[in-house]
Amino acid sequence: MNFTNEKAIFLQIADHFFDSILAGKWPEGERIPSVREMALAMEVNPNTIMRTYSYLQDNDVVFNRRGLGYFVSPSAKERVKAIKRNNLIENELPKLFEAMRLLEIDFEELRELFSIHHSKL
Amino acid sequence: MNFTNEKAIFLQIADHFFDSILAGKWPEGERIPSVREMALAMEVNPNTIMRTYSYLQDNDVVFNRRGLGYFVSPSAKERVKAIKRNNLIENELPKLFEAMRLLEIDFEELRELFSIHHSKL
Amino acid sequence: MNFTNEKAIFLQIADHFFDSILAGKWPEGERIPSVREMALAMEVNPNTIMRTYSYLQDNDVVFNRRGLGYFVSPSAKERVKAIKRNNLIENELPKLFEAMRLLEIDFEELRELFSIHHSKL
Amino acid sequence: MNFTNEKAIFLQIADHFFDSILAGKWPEGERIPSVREMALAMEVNPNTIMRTYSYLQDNDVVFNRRGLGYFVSPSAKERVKAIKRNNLIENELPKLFEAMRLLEIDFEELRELFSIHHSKL
DNA sequence: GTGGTCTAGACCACC
DNA sequence: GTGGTCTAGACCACA
Repeated sequence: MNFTNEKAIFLQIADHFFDSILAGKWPEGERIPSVREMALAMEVNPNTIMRTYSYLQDNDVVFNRRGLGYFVSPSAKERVKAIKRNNLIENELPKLFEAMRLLEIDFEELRELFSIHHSKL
Repeated sequence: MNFTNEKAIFLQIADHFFDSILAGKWPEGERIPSVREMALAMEVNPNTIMRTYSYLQDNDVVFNRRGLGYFVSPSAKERVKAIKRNNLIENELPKLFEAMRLLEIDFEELRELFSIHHSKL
Repeated sequence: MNFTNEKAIFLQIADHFFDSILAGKWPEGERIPSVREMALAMEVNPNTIMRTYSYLQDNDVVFNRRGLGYFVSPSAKERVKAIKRNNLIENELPKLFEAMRLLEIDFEELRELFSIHHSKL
Repeated sequence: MNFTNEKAIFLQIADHFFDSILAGKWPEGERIPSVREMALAMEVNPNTIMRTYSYLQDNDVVFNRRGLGYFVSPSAKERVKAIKRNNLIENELPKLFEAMRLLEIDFEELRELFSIHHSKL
């Protein structure tokens, strides 16, 4: 996997999980790869994965059973959706709208850009 | 001024300048505060302001006259607008649209949030 | 059975035995379930039960007869009581009293909490 | 400093801070030692201190200012008191009272042990 | 096998 | 100087 330098690797891996969960991979209750397996797969130090998993656990997206591994939380998908959705609405959209106002971009222009984006998919 | 820990302080101050310039404060050619004044006002280390000013200069938003200080560039406003607009369209909007797709937020909902945002102003 | 992650599972199961013995279930001399039965009942790896039983044996609460199984020791109840009582007085109470001092909880308040606890039973 | 093996070192150091804050050292707003200083003082790896400080920050007992260090939160003392007090009343005391019941220790005996503890100070 | 903690030492951005 | 992240490698308790 390729990582940016703009964001901590352990967070990029966490985002990777968030996205996978949102996309419907990882059914609830499923065991995620062990710390060591993941470290090998991502070509990253086990400590870094450990940090990702702790972070996911703090956010109630996975839980841990002693000696067995980490498992996707029930309702993980809803949790992720809620976290991201909330962040979008509370933080990112207000910034966007404010920027649009200052840059004199109106909503019609946004609609066009939106169409262009989707036609590329 | 209050700073977040998520972004470098010198960049937060630069954004502050960008916004002020966009908002029409700072007529072209006007002298901006000296590094020391600004550092005092922002309760920040002068090195940090120095970094902000260098950054603004790199982006042709201010220019420097030895011994006199920093001055707002002619067409600074247009420069800022172009920089921000480009960044918005190339980087931020595609991310936003992708996030909307995953979170199942459609364009109608975005329009509503947009209205709510503007009714609060 | 539900386990917490804060304490080793084999110790949680051991505590379960301690409590049952104190509460008067498990007459002295009675055979306790086989390792396999217990593992099934607790939904736990047999190794884990094995560890519990060894631990109980080390504390003279059960004894083992080859080929027959594990049996509750004579005077198991008194043993458990002594172990727990000693642990309480030597380790837990001093910690509690020290915590009370720092948190400015006096003995009167403790008495009230004690009453509340018992009124709930 | 001497550490137990029963509990993670980074948590023992965190407890050390909790206790110091409760005891009234560390006025609010005061800067705590830098990660490196603390690591030297405690004869421990800087990473370990880093973990302690992150933990304290997660619990709103300290906050961080970029490049300057960690500072005791306003109301840190009340936060610590509330955390510990709540934990005592909700978790530890019920366990204690239940143990007392099973071990047939009555409240008078507790009072005696309490007196003995305090006469030792 | 699993996770969890720790050390040693490096590199980075930022103040 | 400050914190923050990462690697490499070790050791431990637990299932």
